[in-house]
Amino acid sequence: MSSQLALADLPQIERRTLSETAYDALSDLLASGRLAPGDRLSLRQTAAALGVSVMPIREAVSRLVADGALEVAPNRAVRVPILDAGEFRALAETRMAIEGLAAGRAAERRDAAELAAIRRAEEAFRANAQAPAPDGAKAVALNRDMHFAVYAACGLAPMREIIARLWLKAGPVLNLDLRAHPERLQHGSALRRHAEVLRAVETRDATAAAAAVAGDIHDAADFILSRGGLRGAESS
Amino acid sequence: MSSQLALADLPQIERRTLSETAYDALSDLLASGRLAPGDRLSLRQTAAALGVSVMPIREAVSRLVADGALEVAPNRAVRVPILDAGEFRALAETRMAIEGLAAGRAAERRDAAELAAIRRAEEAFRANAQAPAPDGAKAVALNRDMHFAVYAACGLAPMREIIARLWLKAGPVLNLDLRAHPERLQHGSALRRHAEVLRAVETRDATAAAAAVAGDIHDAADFILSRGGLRGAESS
DNA sequence: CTGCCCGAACTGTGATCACACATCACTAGC
DNA sequence: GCTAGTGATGTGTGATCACAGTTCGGGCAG
Repeated sequence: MSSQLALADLPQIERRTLSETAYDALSDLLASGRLAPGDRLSLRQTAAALGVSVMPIREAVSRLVADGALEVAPNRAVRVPILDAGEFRALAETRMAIEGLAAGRAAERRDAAELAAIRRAEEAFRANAQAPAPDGAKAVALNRDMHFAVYAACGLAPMREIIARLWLKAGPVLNLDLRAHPERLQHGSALRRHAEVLRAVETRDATAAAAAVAGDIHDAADFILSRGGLRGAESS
Repeated sequence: MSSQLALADLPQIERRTLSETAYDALSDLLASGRLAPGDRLSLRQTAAALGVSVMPIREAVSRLVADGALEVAPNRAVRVPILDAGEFRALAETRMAIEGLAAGRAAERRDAAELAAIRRAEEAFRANAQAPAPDGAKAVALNRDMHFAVYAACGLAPMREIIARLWLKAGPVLNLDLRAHPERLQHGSALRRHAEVLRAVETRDATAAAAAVAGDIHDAADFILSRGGLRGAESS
C-alpha cells in the first residue's frame, strides 16, 4: 500500500516527561554557573517557576542529588554543595585523569568528521574569547562544546556520561567565577590549552592530548584555589 | 555537666528515607546479579514487596535509571537493560581504563592499613574460590570487596563513586553468569589476576597494578562475550 | 533594651487518587 | 480460519493532600 510509504516518512513523536524537562532545566542552571554553591532550592518554588507540580521536580532533584550535583542537608534543605578545598582538588584530579584518558583515546581514534567538529568548536571559543568584550555566559557554553567535541571522539559512550556528571559537580564552582570575570578569558591559559588539544588531536598524539586537557583543567582549578573562595582553601 | 559526656557517646541516629532504603535494596539485587538483563520491574509490585507506597520506589528507580542500571522502555516498562555486544564491550573498555587508573594510583599512594585491607580481601576471595564447593553468591560479594578495597586506596572519592556506578551497569551481565556457574572460579583467571594486583600494590608498581586490574576485567568480559549470550555477539 | 520562647510558615517525605497509555485476550467481522 | 477491532487490566506519570520537622520572626518577660 502506498500509505505505508507516507507513514514511514513521519518523524517519531518525542515523548519527554516533565521530570526529564525539569532535570535538563536544572542541569543547565548548574552547568552554566547560574546556581552558585550554597544556593538553596525549594521544591515548591521551582515547581511554581516551571509551572508544574512538585512531583517532576522531586524526581529531577533526586537524580541530581544522586549525581552529587545537589545535596540534601540533614535539615532536609536542598542546596548546591559547597566544596571545600580538598574535595575540589580531588574532583579536579579525577577530572584530569579521566578527561585526559578520553582525550588521549580521541586523538588516536578520531575520524575526519570528528576532527572537523573539534576544529569548529575551537574556532568558536577563540572568536568569543578574543572579542573586545567577551561574553562570559557564552564562553562557558563554548568551552563546554569544545571539550565535549573532543570527548565525543573517544568512542566510549559510558566515558562521555561519566564526564558529563563530573562537569555537573564542578560547574557551579568553575563557571560562577568565569561568568563574573569573563575578561580573564583574554589572559587565561584556556585559549592556549585548547590550541594544544586541537594540535594533538590533529597529529594523533595521545600523550600530548591527554596532557593538554589535564593542563587546561589544572590551570582552571589552580586559579579557583588561589583565589581562595573555597572553605579551608590555601594556595597550591 | 557530666550528662554532656554521656550524650557525646551516643551514636548519631541515622536518618534514612524510604527512598534510600529502596535504592540500596534494588542496587544490591542488580549488583549481585539476582536481577537478570531483560527482567521487568513493576513499581506497584516492588512497592508491595517492600511494604511501602510506590513513591519511594519511584525515586529509587528513577535514580537507577539515571545511573543506567535500569531503563524505561518507550512502552514505559521498567526493566534491566539488555546490552548488545558492542555496548558491553564499550562498558568493559571504559572499566579497564578507569579502574586501571584507580588501581595505579592506589599502588602509588596506599598506606599500610590499606594494604592490609587489600590483603585480607584477597585471602577471603581465594579461600572461597579454592573451597571444594565455591559459593557463587559469596564469590560475587568477595570479588567486589577485593576490587573496592583497592579502589578505596586511590585517594579520590569521586573516582570511587564513578566505579561503583559502572559496576551497577555491568553487574547483571557479569554476575548472573558467575552465580549460575561458580565452578569457573576454580579454573578462571580471577584468582591469578587478584594475586597480581596484590603483588603490584605491595611493590608500589602502578603500571603492573593497572595492567592486572585491566586484565581481570578483560578476561571476565571476554568469557561473557565468547559465551555468546549477548545480542549481536560474536566471539572476540 | 536584651533575652527567650512560642507560633506561623515553610521544608521535604510519603500516601493516595486520577489519568493517559500499553498490552493482551477475546470476539465479531470478513 | 484469519484479521481487525474492543474491552479489561496493569503500567508509569502527575497532582493533591497529610504530616513531621525545621526555620525564622514577632511578642512577652526580665
